[in-house]
Amino acid sequence: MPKNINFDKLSHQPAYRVVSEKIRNAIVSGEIKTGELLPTETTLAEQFGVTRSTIREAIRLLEHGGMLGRADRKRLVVTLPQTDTVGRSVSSALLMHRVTYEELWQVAMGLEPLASKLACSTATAKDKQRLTANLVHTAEVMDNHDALLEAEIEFHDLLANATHNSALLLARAPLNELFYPAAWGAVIRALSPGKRILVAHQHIYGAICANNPDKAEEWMKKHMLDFRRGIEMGNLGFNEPVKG
Amino acid sequence: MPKNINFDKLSHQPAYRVVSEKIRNAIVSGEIKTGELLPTETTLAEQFGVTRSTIREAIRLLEHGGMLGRADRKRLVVTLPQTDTVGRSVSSALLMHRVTYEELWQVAMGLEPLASKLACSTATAKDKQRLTANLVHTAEVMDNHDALLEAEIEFHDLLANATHNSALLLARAPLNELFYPAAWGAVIRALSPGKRILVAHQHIYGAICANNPDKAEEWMKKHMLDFRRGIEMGNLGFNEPVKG
DNA sequence: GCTGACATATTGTCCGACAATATGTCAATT
DNA sequence: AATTGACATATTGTCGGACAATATGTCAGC
Repeated sequence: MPKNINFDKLSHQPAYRVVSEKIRNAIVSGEIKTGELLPTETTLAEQFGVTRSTIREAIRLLEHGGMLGRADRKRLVVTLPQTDTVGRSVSSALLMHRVTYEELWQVAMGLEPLASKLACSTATAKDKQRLTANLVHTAEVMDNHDALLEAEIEFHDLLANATHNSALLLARAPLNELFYPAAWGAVIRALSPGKRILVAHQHIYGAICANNPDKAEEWMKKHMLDFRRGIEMGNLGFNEPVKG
Repeated sequence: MPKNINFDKLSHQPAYRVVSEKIRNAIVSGEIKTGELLPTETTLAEQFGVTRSTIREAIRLLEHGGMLGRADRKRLVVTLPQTDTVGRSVSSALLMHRVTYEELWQVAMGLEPLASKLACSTATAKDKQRLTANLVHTAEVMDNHDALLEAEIEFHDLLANATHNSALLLARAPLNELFYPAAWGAVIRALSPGKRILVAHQHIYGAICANNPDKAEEWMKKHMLDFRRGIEMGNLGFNEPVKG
Protein backbone atom coordinates (compact mmCIF):
# COMPACT_ATOMS: atom_id res chain seq x y z
CA MET A 1 0.00 0.00 0.00
CA PRO A 2 1.46 3.30 -1.04
CA LYS A 3 2.14 5.90 1.58
CA ASN A 4 -0.29 8.78 1.63
CA ILE A 5 2.12 11.54 0.84
CA ASN A 6 0.81 14.96 1.68
CA PHE A 7 2.13 17.50 -0.75
CA ASP A 8 1.56 21.05 0.38
CA LYS A 9 0.11 23.13 -2.37
CA LEU A 10 3.31 24.79 -3.55
CA SER A 11 2.82 28.51 -3.90
CA HIS A 12 4.73 29.59 -6.96
CA GLN A 13 5.14 33.26 -6.16
CA PRO A 14 6.47 35.26 -9.10
CA ALA A 15 9.96 36.60 -8.60
CA TYR A 16 8.91 40.24 -8.65
CA ARG A 17 6.63 39.56 -5.71
CA VAL A 18 9.33 37.87 -3.70
CA VAL A 19 11.78 40.65 -4.39
CA SER A 20 9.17 43.24 -3.51
CA GLU A 21 8.46 41.54 -0.21
CA LYS A 22 12.15 41.38 0.66
CA ILE A 23 12.62 45.06 -0.01
CA ARG A 24 9.46 45.85 1.93
CA ASN A 25 10.76 43.92 4.91
CA ALA A 26 14.09 45.69 4.73
CA ILE A 27 12.26 48.98 4.83
CA VAL A 28 9.70 48.43 7.60
CA SER A 29 12.27 46.67 9.74
CA GLY A 30 14.38 49.79 9.52
CA GLU A 31 17.24 48.06 7.75
CA ILE A 32 17.00 50.81 5.18
CA LYS A 33 16.09 53.98 7.01
CA THR A 34 13.76 56.62 5.70
CA GLY A 35 15.59 59.22 3.71
CA GLU A 36 18.18 56.79 2.46
CA LEU A 37 18.55 56.11 -1.22
CA LEU A 38 17.52 52.77 -2.55
CA PRO A 39 20.33 50.97 -4.37
CA THR A 40 20.23 51.44 -8.11
CA GLU A 41 18.21 49.07 -10.20
CA THR A 42 21.27 47.43 -11.70
CA THR A 43 22.89 46.71 -8.36
CA LEU A 44 19.60 45.38 -7.00
CA ALA A 45 19.34 43.18 -10.06
CA GLU A 46 22.80 41.80 -9.43
CA GLN A 47 22.17 41.25 -5.72
CA PHE A 48 18.91 39.38 -6.22
CA GLY A 49 20.16 37.62 -9.31
CA VAL A 50 17.31 38.72 -11.54
CA THR A 51 16.93 41.11 -14.42
CA ARG A 52 16.38 44.79 -14.16
CA SER A 53 12.85 44.41 -15.53
CA THR A 54 11.95 42.15 -12.63
CA ILE A 55 13.45 44.60 -10.16
CA ARG A 56 11.48 47.43 -11.71
CA GLU A 57 8.21 45.53 -11.36
CA ALA A 58 9.02 44.80 -7.74
CA ILE A 59 9.70 48.46 -7.12
CA ARG A 60 6.44 49.54 -8.73
CA LEU A 61 4.63 47.29 -6.28
CA LEU A 62 6.01 49.32 -3.39
CA GLU A 63 5.92 52.68 -5.07
CA HIS A 64 2.14 52.87 -4.92
CA GLY A 65 2.08 52.43 -1.18
CA GLY A 66 4.08 55.61 -0.77
CA MET A 67 7.09 54.08 0.92
CA LEU A 68 9.25 54.93 -2.06
CA GLY A 69 9.54 58.44 -3.40
CA ARG A 70 11.68 60.19 -5.89
CA ALA A 71 14.63 62.18 -4.61
CA ASP A 72 15.44 64.09 -7.73
CA ARG A 73 13.19 62.40 -10.22
CA LYS A 74 15.93 59.83 -10.77
CA ARG A 75 17.06 57.86 -7.76
CA LEU A 76 14.42 56.39 -5.49
CA VAL A 77 14.45 57.30 -1.83
CA VAL A 78 12.75 55.57 1.09
CA THR A 79 10.04 57.87 2.36
CA LEU A 80 7.50 57.91 5.14
CA PRO A 81 4.14 57.19 3.52
CA GLN A 82 2.15 60.38 3.64
CA THR A 83 -1.43 60.36 4.82
CA ASP A 84 -2.85 61.45 1.51
CA THR A 85 -0.83 58.91 -0.45
CA VAL A 86 -2.05 56.01 1.63
CA GLY A 87 -5.48 57.58 1.77
CA ARG A 88 -5.75 57.49 -1.98
CA SER A 89 -5.62 53.72 -2.19
CA VAL A 90 -8.08 53.43 0.66
CA SER A 91 -10.38 55.83 -1.12
CA SER A 92 -10.18 53.83 -4.34
CA ALA A 93 -11.17 50.77 -2.38
CA LEU A 94 -14.10 52.57 -0.81
CA LEU A 95 -15.30 53.87 -4.15
CA MET A 96 -15.25 50.37 -5.56
CA HIS A 97 -17.21 49.16 -2.54
CA ARG A 98 -19.82 51.78 -3.39
CA VAL A 99 -19.54 53.30 0.06
CA THR A 100 -22.42 55.63 0.94
CA TYR A 101 -22.29 59.09 2.47
CA GLU A 102 -24.13 57.65 5.43
CA GLU A 103 -21.38 55.13 6.09
CA LEU A 104 -18.67 57.76 5.87
CA TRP A 105 -20.65 60.03 8.14
CA GLN A 106 -20.86 57.32 10.75
CA VAL A 107 -17.09 56.95 10.71
CA ALA A 108 -16.72 60.71 10.88
CA MET A 109 -19.03 60.72 13.90
CA GLY A 110 -16.64 58.27 15.56
CA LEU A 111 -13.37 59.97 14.68
CA GLU A 112 -13.88 63.72 14.53
CA PRO A 113 -15.20 64.23 18.06
CA LEU A 114 -12.41 61.97 19.23
CA ALA A 115 -9.89 64.15 17.43
CA SER A 116 -11.32 67.25 19.07
CA LYS A 117 -11.06 65.68 22.48
CA LEU A 118 -7.50 64.46 22.00
CA ALA A 119 -6.30 67.69 20.46
CA CYS A 120 -6.95 69.51 23.72
CA SER A 121 -3.97 67.92 25.39
CA THR A 122 -1.73 67.50 22.35
CA ALA A 123 -2.11 70.69 20.30
CA THR A 124 1.09 72.69 20.17
CA ALA A 125 1.36 76.46 19.90
CA LYS A 126 2.07 76.02 16.23
CA ASP A 127 -1.10 73.96 15.80
CA LYS A 128 -3.21 76.59 17.52
CA GLN A 129 -1.62 79.29 15.42
CA ARG A 130 -2.56 77.42 12.25
CA LEU A 131 -6.11 76.99 13.51
CA THR A 132 -6.33 80.69 14.27
CA ALA A 133 -5.21 81.54 10.75
CA ASN A 134 -7.80 79.14 9.40
CA LEU A 135 -10.59 80.78 11.40
CA VAL A 136 -9.61 84.22 10.16
CA HIS A 137 -9.53 82.99 6.62
CA THR A 138 -12.88 81.24 7.00
CA ALA A 139 -14.48 84.47 8.16
CA GLU A 140 -13.12 86.24 5.09
CA VAL A 141 -14.38 83.78 2.49
CA MET A 142 -17.66 82.94 4.16
CA ASP A 143 -19.68 83.77 1.07
CA ASN A 144 -17.45 82.07 -1.45
CA HIS A 145 -18.70 78.52 -1.68
CA ASP A 146 -15.53 76.96 -3.04
CA ALA A 147 -13.18 78.80 -0.72
CA LEU A 148 -15.43 78.09 2.25
CA LEU A 149 -15.43 74.38 1.48
CA GLU A 150 -11.68 74.40 1.26
CA ALA A 151 -11.36 76.22 4.58
CA GLU A 152 -13.83 73.90 6.23
CA ILE A 153 -11.89 70.84 5.13
CA GLU A 154 -8.64 72.43 6.22
CA PHE A 155 -10.03 73.09 9.69
CA HIS A 156 -10.86 69.47 10.26
CA ASP A 157 -7.51 68.43 8.87
CA LEU A 158 -5.59 70.85 11.08
CA LEU A 159 -7.53 69.63 14.05
CA ALA A 160 -6.71 66.01 13.29
CA ASN A 161 -3.07 66.87 12.77
CA ALA A 162 -3.05 68.56 16.15
CA THR A 163 -3.58 65.16 17.78
CA HIS A 164 -0.23 64.01 16.36
CA ASN A 165 -1.72 60.54 16.20
CA SER A 166 -0.72 58.95 12.92
CA ALA A 167 -3.19 56.09 13.32
CA LEU A 168 -6.02 58.57 13.64
CA LEU A 169 -4.75 60.56 10.68
CA LEU A 170 -4.68 57.52 8.45
CA ALA A 171 -8.04 56.26 9.63
CA ARG A 172 -9.73 59.53 8.73
CA ALA A 173 -7.85 60.09 5.46
CA PRO A 174 -10.82 58.98 3.33
CA LEU A 175 -12.97 61.61 4.99
CA ASN A 176 -10.71 64.33 3.62
CA GLU A 177 -10.64 62.87 0.19
CA LEU A 178 -14.13 61.47 -0.33
CA PHE A 179 -16.58 62.61 2.27
CA TYR A 180 -16.00 66.29 2.88
CA PRO A 181 -15.42 67.45 -0.69
CA ALA A 182 -18.63 65.89 -1.95
CA ALA A 183 -20.94 66.05 1.04
CA TRP A 184 -19.96 69.37 2.57
CA GLY A 185 -19.78 70.81 -0.90
CA ALA A 186 -23.41 69.91 -1.49
CA VAL A 187 -24.54 71.33 1.82
CA ILE A 188 -22.65 74.56 1.33
CA ARG A 189 -24.08 75.11 -2.13
CA ALA A 190 -27.61 74.32 -0.98
CA LEU A 191 -27.76 76.15 2.33
CA SER A 192 -24.88 78.64 2.53
CA PRO A 193 -24.28 77.76 6.16
CA GLY A 194 -21.11 79.84 6.42
CA LYS A 195 -22.15 81.47 9.66
CA ARG A 196 -23.11 78.25 11.37
CA ILE A 197 -19.87 76.59 10.32
CA LEU A 198 -17.74 79.41 11.60
CA VAL A 199 -19.51 79.54 14.93
CA ALA A 200 -19.07 75.82 15.46
CA HIS A 201 -15.41 75.98 14.54
CA GLN A 202 -14.88 78.85 16.92
CA HIS A 203 -16.45 76.97 19.79
CA ILE A 204 -14.32 73.92 19.08
CA TYR A 205 -11.21 76.02 18.86
CA GLY A 206 -12.10 77.84 22.05
CA ALA A 207 -12.61 74.59 23.91
CA ILE A 208 -9.23 73.33 22.76
CA CYS A 209 -7.46 76.50 23.88
CA ALA A 210 -9.29 76.28 27.22
CA ASN A 211 -8.16 72.64 27.45
CA ASN A 212 -11.74 71.49 27.83
CA PRO A 213 -11.92 68.07 26.14
CA ASP A 214 -15.55 67.42 26.92
CA LYS A 215 -16.69 70.68 25.45
CA ALA A 216 -14.52 70.24 22.37
CA GLU A 217 -15.96 66.80 21.81
CA GLU A 218 -19.49 67.99 22.36
CA TRP A 219 -19.23 70.88 19.94
CA MET A 220 -17.76 68.70 17.26
CA LYS A 221 -20.66 66.30 17.68
CA LYS A 222 -23.07 69.19 17.31
CA HIS A 223 -21.19 70.35 14.26
CA MET A 224 -21.45 66.93 12.62
CA LEU A 225 -25.11 66.54 13.52
CA ASP A 226 -25.78 69.97 12.14
CA PHE A 227 -24.12 68.93 8.95
CA ARG A 228 -26.23 65.81 8.77
CA ARG A 229 -29.40 67.84 9.18
CA GLY A 230 -28.20 69.98 6.31
CA ILE A 231 -27.87 66.96 4.10
CA GLU A 232 -31.31 65.72 5.05
CA MET A 233 -32.98 69.11 4.64
CA GLY A 234 -31.46 69.51 1.21
CA ASN A 235 -32.57 66.00 0.34
CA LEU A 236 -29.14 65.29 -1.04
CA GLY A 237 -29.10 61.54 -1.22
CA PHE A 238 -27.47 60.50 1.99
CA ASN A 239 -27.84 56.85 1.19
CA GLU A 240 -26.36 56.96 -2.25
CA PRO A 241 -22.87 55.81 -3.12
CA VAL A 242 -20.20 58.46 -3.10
CA LYS A 243 -19.17 59.38 -6.60
CA GLY A 244 -15.46 60.00 -6.97
CA MET B 1 9.74 94.86 -24.13
CA PRO B 2 9.36 91.10 -24.40
CA LYS B 3 6.15 89.58 -23.36
CA ASN B 4 6.28 87.83 -20.01
CA ILE B 5 5.36 84.38 -21.13
CA ASN B 6 4.34 82.15 -18.26
CA PHE B 7 5.34 78.60 -18.88
CA ASP B 8 3.81 76.18 -16.41
CA LYS B 9 6.33 73.81 -15.00
CA LEU B 10 5.67 70.81 -17.20
CA SER B 11 5.26 67.67 -15.16
CA HIS B 12 6.91 64.87 -17.03
CA GLN B 13 5.06 61.89 -15.63
CA PRO B 14 6.56 58.54 -16.65
CA ALA B 15 4.44 56.58 -19.06
CA TYR B 16 3.81 53.70 -16.67
CA ARG B 17 2.29 56.16 -14.24
CA VAL B 18 -0.04 57.66 -16.82
CA VAL B 19 -1.14 54.25 -18.01
CA SER B 20 -1.68 53.12 -14.43
CA GLU B 21 -3.85 56.13 -13.72
CA LYS B 22 -5.94 55.56 -16.83
CA ILE B 23 -6.58 51.96 -15.90
CA ARG B 24 -7.35 52.98 -12.34
CA ASN B 25 -9.90 55.48 -13.55
CA ALA B 26 -11.50 52.92 -15.81
CA ILE B 27 -11.86 50.63 -12.83
CA VAL B 28 -13.18 52.96 -10.14
CA SER B 29 -15.53 54.62 -12.63
CA GLY B 30 -17.02 51.20 -13.27
CA GLU B 31 -16.02 51.16 -16.92
CA ILE B 32 -14.47 47.81 -16.17
CA LYS B 33 -16.66 46.08 -13.63
CA THR B 34 -15.42 43.92 -10.81
CA GLY B 35 -15.09 40.34 -11.84
CA GLU B 36 -14.24 41.19 -15.42
CA LEU B 37 -10.94 40.17 -16.90
CA LEU B 38 -8.40 42.82 -17.66
CA PRO B 39 -7.35 42.83 -21.33
CA THR B 40 -4.15 40.94 -21.96
CA GLU B 41 -0.85 42.74 -21.66
CA THR B 42 -0.24 42.68 -25.38
CA THR B 43 -3.59 44.20 -26.29
CA LEU B 44 -3.16 46.85 -23.61
CA ALA B 45 0.27 47.58 -25.01
CA GLU B 46 -1.21 48.03 -28.48
CA GLN B 47 -4.08 50.19 -27.24
CA PHE B 48 -1.87 52.54 -25.23
CA GLY B 49 0.88 52.48 -27.80
CA VAL B 50 3.60 51.43 -25.39
CA THR B 51 5.60 48.29 -24.81
CA ARG B 52 4.53 45.37 -22.77
CA SER B 53 7.16 46.16 -20.14
CA THR B 54 5.61 49.56 -19.54
CA ILE B 55 2.17 48.01 -19.25
CA ARG B 56 3.48 45.50 -16.77
CA GLU B 57 4.94 48.22 -14.58
CA ALA B 58 1.65 50.10 -14.70
CA ILE B 59 -0.23 46.98 -13.65
CA ARG B 60 2.13 46.36 -10.73
CA LEU B 61 1.26 49.79 -9.41
CA LEU B 62 -2.40 48.83 -9.14
CA GLU B 63 -1.84 45.25 -8.11
CA HIS B 64 -0.61 46.23 -4.67
CA GLY B 65 -3.80 48.14 -3.88
CA GLY B 66 -5.81 44.96 -4.25
CA MET B 67 -7.99 46.10 -7.14
CA LEU B 68 -6.40 43.52 -9.37
CA GLY B 69 -6.34 39.87 -8.53
CA ARG B 70 -5.45 36.69 -10.29
CA ALA B 71 -8.25 34.65 -11.79
CA ASP B 72 -6.36 31.49 -12.56
CA ARG B 73 -2.82 32.59 -11.82
CA LYS B 74 -2.58 33.83 -15.38
CA ARG B 75 -5.10 36.46 -16.47
CA LEU B 76 -5.72 39.39 -14.17
CA VAL B 77 -9.23 40.08 -12.95
CA VAL B 78 -10.66 43.26 -11.46
CA THR B 79 -11.47 42.57 -7.84
CA LEU B 80 -12.99 44.40 -4.92
CA PRO B 81 -10.10 45.33 -2.62
CA GLN B 82 -10.44 43.23 0.50
CA THR B 83 -10.16 44.82 3.90
CA ASP B 84 -7.06 42.93 4.86
CA THR B 85 -5.30 43.68 1.58
CA VAL B 86 -5.80 47.41 1.92
CA GLY B 87 -5.13 47.12 5.62
CA ARG B 88 -1.71 45.70 4.98
CA SER B 89 -0.43 48.78 3.22
CA VAL B 90 -1.93 51.00 5.89
CA SER B 91 -0.23 48.87 8.50
CA SER B 92 3.11 49.20 6.75
CA ALA B 93 2.69 52.94 6.77
CA LEU B 94 1.87 52.94 10.46
CA LEU B 95 4.85 50.78 11.29
CA MET B 96 7.13 53.17 9.45
CA HIS B 97 5.55 56.05 11.36
CA ARG B 98 6.49 54.23 14.58
CA VAL B 99 2.90 54.32 15.75
CA THR B 100 2.49 53.57 19.46
CA TYR B 101 0.05 51.24 21.17
CA GLU B 102 -1.42 54.27 22.85
CA GLU B 103 -2.28 55.86 19.50
CA LEU B 104 -3.88 52.71 18.19
CA TRP B 105 -5.82 52.33 21.42
CA GLN B 106 -7.21 55.82 21.03
CA VAL B 107 -8.47 54.97 17.57
CA ALA B 108 -9.91 51.73 18.86
CA MET B 109 -11.69 53.70 21.58
CA GLY B 110 -13.29 55.76 18.84
CA LEU B 111 -14.27 52.96 16.49
CA GLU B 112 -15.07 49.85 18.49
CA PRO B 113 -17.84 51.33 20.66
CA LEU B 114 -19.22 52.90 17.50
CA ALA B 115 -19.24 49.52 15.82
CA SER B 116 -21.09 48.01 18.77
CA LYS B 117 -23.70 50.72 18.63
CA LEU B 118 -24.24 50.46 14.90
CA ALA B 119 -24.32 46.69 14.87
CA CYS B 120 -27.49 46.74 16.96
CA SER B 121 -29.58 47.88 14.04
CA THR B 122 -27.63 46.26 11.22
CA ALA B 123 -26.65 42.81 12.44
CA THR B 124 -28.37 40.06 10.50
CA ALA B 125 -29.38 36.68 11.80
CA LYS B 126 -26.29 35.26 10.17
CA ASP B 127 -24.10 37.80 11.96
CA LYS B 128 -25.63 36.94 15.31
CA GLN B 129 -25.20 33.27 14.61
CA ARG B 130 -21.51 33.79 13.92
CA LEU B 131 -21.16 35.76 17.14
CA THR B 132 -22.85 33.00 19.08
CA ALA B 133 -20.46 30.45 17.68
CA ASN B 134 -17.58 32.70 18.62
CA LEU B 135 -18.78 33.00 22.20
CA VAL B 136 -19.14 29.26 22.54
CA HIS B 137 -15.68 28.77 21.16
CA THR B 138 -14.23 31.44 23.43
CA ALA B 139 -15.64 29.69 26.47
CA GLU B 140 -14.01 26.47 25.35
CA VAL B 141 -10.52 27.81 24.82
CA MET B 142 -10.48 30.25 27.70
CA ASP B 143 -7.27 28.83 29.13
CA ASN B 144 -5.35 28.51 25.89
CA HIS B 145 -3.61 31.82 25.40
CA ASP B 146 -3.12 31.62 21.66
CA ALA B 147 -6.59 30.33 20.91
CA LEU B 148 -8.15 32.88 23.24
CA LEU B 149 -6.34 35.71 21.49
CA GLU B 150 -7.55 34.45 18.16
CA ALA B 151 -11.12 34.22 19.39
CA GLU B 152 -10.95 37.67 20.93
CA ILE B 153 -9.76 39.21 17.65
CA GLU B 154 -12.42 37.32 15.76
CA PHE B 155 -15.14 38.65 18.03
CA HIS B 156 -14.23 42.24 17.32
CA ASP B 157 -13.93 41.51 13.64
CA LEU B 158 -17.32 39.79 13.49
CA LEU B 159 -18.82 42.71 15.33
CA ALA B 160 -17.38 45.21 12.90
CA ASN B 161 -18.54 43.14 9.95
CA ALA B 162 -22.02 43.13 11.42
CA THR B 163 -22.21 46.87 10.81
CA HIS B 164 -21.88 46.22 7.06
CA ASN B 165 -20.11 49.58 6.85
CA SER B 166 -17.11 49.24 4.56
CA ALA B 167 -15.68 52.59 5.60
CA LEU B 168 -15.65 51.47 9.20
CA LEU B 169 -14.15 48.14 8.27
CA LEU B 170 -11.29 49.76 6.40
CA ALA B 171 -10.68 52.35 9.09
CA ARG B 172 -10.25 49.70 11.75
CA ALA B 173 -8.26 47.27 9.60
CA PRO B 174 -4.95 48.21 11.25
CA LEU B 175 -6.42 47.31 14.63
CA ASN B 176 -6.88 43.74 13.50
CA GLU B 177 -3.45 43.51 12.05
CA LEU B 178 -1.27 45.53 14.39
CA PHE B 179 -3.00 46.39 17.61
CA TYR B 180 -4.87 43.36 18.82
CA PRO B 181 -2.30 40.68 18.01
CA ALA B 182 0.46 42.45 19.87
CA ALA B 183 -1.35 44.29 22.62
CA TRP B 184 -4.07 41.80 23.53
CA GLY B 185 -1.50 39.07 23.20
CA ALA B 186 0.64 40.69 25.87
CA VAL B 187 -2.29 41.24 28.22
CA ILE B 188 -3.55 37.70 27.85
CA ARG B 189 -0.16 36.20 28.53
CA ALA B 190 0.37 38.45 31.55
CA LEU B 191 -3.03 38.33 33.22
CA SER B 192 -5.03 35.40 31.81
CA PRO B 193 -8.18 37.51 31.75
CA GLY B 194 -10.22 34.91 29.91
CA LYS B 195 -13.17 35.20 32.25
CA ARG B 196 -13.33 39.00 32.07
CA ILE B 197 -13.10 38.96 28.29
CA LEU B 198 -15.87 36.43 27.92
CA VAL B 199 -18.19 38.29 30.29
CA ALA B 200 -17.67 41.54 28.42
CA HIS B 201 -18.28 39.88 25.07
CA GLN B 202 -21.44 38.30 26.37
CA HIS B 203 -22.79 41.61 27.59
CA ILE B 204 -22.03 43.27 24.26
CA TYR B 205 -23.64 40.43 22.39
CA GLY B 206 -26.65 40.51 24.67
CA ALA B 207 -27.10 44.23 24.13
CA ILE B 208 -26.98 43.77 20.36
CA CYS B 209 -29.55 41.01 20.43
CA ALA B 210 -31.74 43.18 22.67
CA ASN B 211 -31.27 46.01 20.21
CA ASN B 212 -29.92 48.27 22.92
CA PRO B 213 -27.31 50.51 21.24
CA ASP B 214 -26.43 52.51 24.32
CA LYS B 215 -25.73 49.46 26.38
CA ALA B 216 -23.72 47.85 23.59
CA GLU B 217 -21.61 50.98 23.27
CA GLU B 218 -21.16 51.27 27.01
CA TRP B 219 -20.01 47.71 27.45
CA MET B 220 -17.55 47.97 24.63
CA LYS B 221 -16.10 51.07 26.25
CA LYS B 222 -15.77 49.19 29.50
CA HIS B 223 -14.15 46.33 27.65
CA MET B 224 -11.57 48.62 26.05
CA LEU B 225 -10.87 50.46 29.31
CA ASP B 226 -10.48 47.16 31.06
CA PHE B 227 -7.99 46.17 28.45
CA ARG B 228 -6.07 49.39 28.92
CA ARG B 229 -5.88 48.80 32.64
CA GLY B 230 -4.44 45.40 31.87
CA ILE B 231 -1.72 46.95 29.79
CA GLU B 232 -0.88 49.44 32.49
CA MET B 233 -0.93 46.89 35.30
CA GLY B 234 1.35 44.63 33.37
CA ASN B 235 3.60 47.58 32.66
CA LEU B 236 3.76 46.52 29.04
CA GLY B 237 5.06 49.65 27.35
CA PHE B 238 1.94 51.39 26.18
CA ASN B 239 3.90 54.27 24.77
CA GLU B 240 6.35 52.27 22.74
CA PRO B 241 6.15 51.84 19.00
CA VAL B 242 4.34 48.78 17.78
CA LYS B 243 6.76 46.20 16.48
CA GLY B 244 5.53 44.44 13.36
C1' DG C 1 35.96 80.94 -7.51
C1' DC C 2 32.97 80.48 -11.18
C1' DT C 3 31.75 78.69 -15.76
C1' DG C 4 31.31 75.54 -19.24
C1' DA C 5 32.52 71.25 -21.62
C1' DC C 6 32.77 66.57 -21.12
C1' DA C 7 32.40 61.81 -19.36
C1' DT C 8 29.57 58.95 -16.26
C1' DA C 9 25.63 57.00 -13.93
C1' DT C 10 20.81 56.08 -13.66
C1' DT C 11 16.27 55.78 -15.04
C1' DG C 12 12.54 55.32 -18.70
C1' DT C 13 11.33 52.97 -22.67
C1' DC C 14 11.76 49.98 -26.38
C1' DC C 15 12.53 45.43 -28.80
C1' DG C 16 12.85 40.62 -29.19
C1' DA C 17 13.13 36.13 -27.23
C1' DC C 18 11.89 31.89 -24.65
C1' DA C 19 9.90 28.78 -20.90
C1' DA C 20 5.98 27.55 -18.25
C1' DT C 21 1.40 27.06 -18.02
C1' DA C 22 -3.64 27.53 -18.83
C1' DT C 23 -7.17 27.10 -22.57
C1' DG C 24 -9.35 25.33 -26.62
C1' DT C 25 -9.86 21.73 -30.24
C1' DC C 26 -10.40 17.45 -31.91
C1' DA C 27 -9.68 12.69 -32.63
C1' DA C 28 -9.35 8.13 -30.29
C1' DT C 29 -10.92 5.16 -26.77
C1' DT C 30 -14.00 3.08 -23.58
C1' DA D 1 -21.96 9.76 -25.00
C1' DA D 2 -18.47 10.86 -21.96
C1' DT D 3 -13.67 10.68 -20.92
C1' DT D 4 -9.13 10.78 -22.17
C1' DG D 5 -5.05 12.22 -24.54
C1' DA D 6 -2.46 14.78 -28.01
C1' DC D 7 -1.65 18.99 -29.94
C1' DA D 8 -1.84 23.87 -31.21
C1' DT D 9 -2.66 28.44 -29.09
C1' DA D 10 -2.69 32.23 -25.86
C1' DT D 11 -0.77 34.52 -21.96
C1' DT D 12 2.20 35.52 -18.40
C1' DG D 13 6.98 35.51 -16.18
C1' DT D 14 11.61 36.27 -17.02
C1' DC D 15 15.56 37.22 -19.57
C1' DG D 16 19.00 40.06 -22.28
C1' DG D 17 20.33 43.92 -24.64
C1' DA D 18 19.70 48.46 -26.54
C1' DC D 19 19.23 53.56 -26.60
C1' DA D 20 17.57 58.37 -25.20
C1' DA D 21 17.08 61.69 -21.60
C1' DT D 22 18.77 63.56 -17.74
C1' DA D 23 21.19 64.24 -13.26
C1' DT D 24 25.91 64.05 -11.25
C1' DG D 25 30.81 64.38 -11.03
C1' DT D 26 35.21 66.04 -12.98
C1' DC D 27 38.32 69.01 -14.79
C1' DA D 28 40.27 72.58 -17.70
C1' DG D 29 39.98 77.56 -18.59
C1' DC D 30 38.87 82.20 -17.41
